[in-house]
Amino acid sequence: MAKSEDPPRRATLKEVAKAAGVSLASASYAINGAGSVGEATREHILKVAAELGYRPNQSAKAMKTGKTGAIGLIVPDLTNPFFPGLAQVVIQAARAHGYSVFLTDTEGSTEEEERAVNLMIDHGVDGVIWFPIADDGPVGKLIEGVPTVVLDRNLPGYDVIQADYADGGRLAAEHLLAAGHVNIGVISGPHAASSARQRAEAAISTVRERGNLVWHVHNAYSLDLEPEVAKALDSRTATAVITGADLIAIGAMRHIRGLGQSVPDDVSVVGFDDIPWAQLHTPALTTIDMPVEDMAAAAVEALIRRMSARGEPRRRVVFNVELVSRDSVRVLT
Amino acid sequence: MAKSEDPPRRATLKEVAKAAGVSLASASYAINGAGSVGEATREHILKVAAELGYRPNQSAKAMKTGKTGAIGLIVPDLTNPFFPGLAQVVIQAARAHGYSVFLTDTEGSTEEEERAVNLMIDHGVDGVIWFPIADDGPVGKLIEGVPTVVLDRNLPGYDVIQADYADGGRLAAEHLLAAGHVNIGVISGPHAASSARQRAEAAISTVRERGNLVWHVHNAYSLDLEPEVAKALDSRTATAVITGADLIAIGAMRHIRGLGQSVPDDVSVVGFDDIPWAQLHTPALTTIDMPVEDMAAAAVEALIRRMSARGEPRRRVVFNVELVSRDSVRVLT
DNA sequence: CCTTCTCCATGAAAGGTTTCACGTCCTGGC
DNA sequence: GCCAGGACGTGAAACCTTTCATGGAGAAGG
Repeated sequence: MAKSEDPPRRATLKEVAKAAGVSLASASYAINGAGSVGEATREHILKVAAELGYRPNQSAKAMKTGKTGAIGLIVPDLTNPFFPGLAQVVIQAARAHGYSVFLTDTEGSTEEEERAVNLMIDHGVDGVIWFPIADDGPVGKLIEGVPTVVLDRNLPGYDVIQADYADGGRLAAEHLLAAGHVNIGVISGPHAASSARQRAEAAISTVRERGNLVWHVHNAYSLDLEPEVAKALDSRTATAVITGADLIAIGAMRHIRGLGQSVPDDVSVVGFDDIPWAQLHTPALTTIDMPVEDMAAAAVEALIRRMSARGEPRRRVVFNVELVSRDSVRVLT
Repeated sequence: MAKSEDPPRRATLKEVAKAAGVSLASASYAINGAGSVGEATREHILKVAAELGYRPNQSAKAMKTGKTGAIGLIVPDLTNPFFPGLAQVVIQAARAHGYSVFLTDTEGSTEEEERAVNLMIDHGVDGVIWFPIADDGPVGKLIEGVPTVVLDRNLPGYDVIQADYADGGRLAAEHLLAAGHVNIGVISGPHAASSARQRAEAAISTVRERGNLVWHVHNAYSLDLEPEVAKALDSRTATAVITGADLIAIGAMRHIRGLGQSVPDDVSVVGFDDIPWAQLHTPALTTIDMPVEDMAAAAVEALIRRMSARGEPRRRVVFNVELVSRDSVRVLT
């Protein structure tokens, strides 16, 4: 620290009141703009407070009011490029409403998720925005009592913000079919996530209608492919692959290239999410764009609403997705 | 919310004490493992507390002790892929020590930075880890009074965690020179950041010794290139480019490709930071690796130390960097 | 001139915890 | 059998704020 004088004590409201020659109550009212204080007095108090560099002690305030002015944001994995953009918007939107955000990263484990939630509740957040790892996290019950909005999963009882995953899956499949692909493989996200299942199911049923589903495997939301996924790719039976996430798509493209094949010449790939990497990748990835920023902002809005009106019926907001066509899909002639 | 019964009130310590038939003081001691409580009583109290689902009210605790158990992490821009990894490690390390972290993203503006810091101080963080945008942020004085460790910049008076930027710049330049490049351009990061200057200066002086510095321009830490940078690249006078960050390098490679040139055949590029994208990019980017995770962990360690021993002399830790050679540099024969 | 408001201002309680200072009881030493 | 001292427990203050209930003074109306 710059100075070693240990306690650069902050002025307390009592001190402000004394310095201003008014009562504690008046000082409080003046500073919070509540209660009834004469115009002149208020200004005087404010001036004195400013001089003393008064900063309200949030802990004390929180204790009285029960509101901490903090919200929690729980995401699975910050290094998944899907999340930073989300977090950024949440943080900004929250700040615009005067809230700070506790961010926590659960690193893909349900126990971490539970610990994270507990820590947050203990620290006294006013509300939580939660992007769950799986549908059945033990956390469902834990969050009881704290206003919560859930992203991505349609957890019963919570306010929910989602994208139209089924439509995304369908779009991806149709795009491939329209390009003349017949033998299509699907690498979907983890079984445990309903959003991943929805993407996959819609894609699969669309493929089945007019094409041929050659395989369907699962992979974590990661660049690294699991053995069964690698094996599926190794079989070279599909001319096109639908993936449950851009990260998986990129991992798959790497693997395909490792096989000596080319994307999109030999195999076409479509992703999901439209993370920033998607367009930077070579070839640029055709993918399903979700309006993450809008969703994040909506989550904050929903949380703010919920925090002030706890009784309201839950809401579920579903955002539209759209296919963005780039270079990873080959049109068969 | 799952239930609409408004207040699922949490048990208070007083209630625990009463239910256990002991005094408030004993209950407090038992739960905090301090003071003197008989083994039997302690266990009994703990049991009762568990039954009642007692969770200490952190606001009250914070008010008494002055410690909130929260730390703040201030980074410039979460969407810059350099930061999520850093944040993740900080969050984890902090949690391992029982701290929650307020994360805030200053979006590159110094005013935001100031607001963010104020909000954090008001919320009562016990300490702050700060990755400043510029050397002259107005924040230098603001943080006074809150234990703070600064990342990346050597701000006087603070505990500092850095990487050996000068060495990185030198390494990059030497790598290029060793590969036979002579006409070398430098795109460094923003003027305002001393770390960017150090990288550039070392690179430039090394280039000057044994090669030819054809131009030197600046760019924000972003994929988007500023006009003067584009102009420099357009001049096609350099066979190799040293950049102040991987993000800039990727932006530059895009631009170079747009010129109809190839990386590395026509122009070699070296980055700085070794962000996750670097190895995914085609061509994979040769860059300077900083041990971000270690630095993040060190920052938390340093902060913890500082929070418990405010008087200690400041420390500055400098991490070594190393060049990781990939495919974006051509060896001239 | 007196009553009745309204407007300002204040004292004091409350909120949940930690911790100091003190008291009681039992143990062990002589 | 007494006393010193340790172990265990307790009451109460303090932390800083919000907010309720109350009081006084001045203005307006009769």
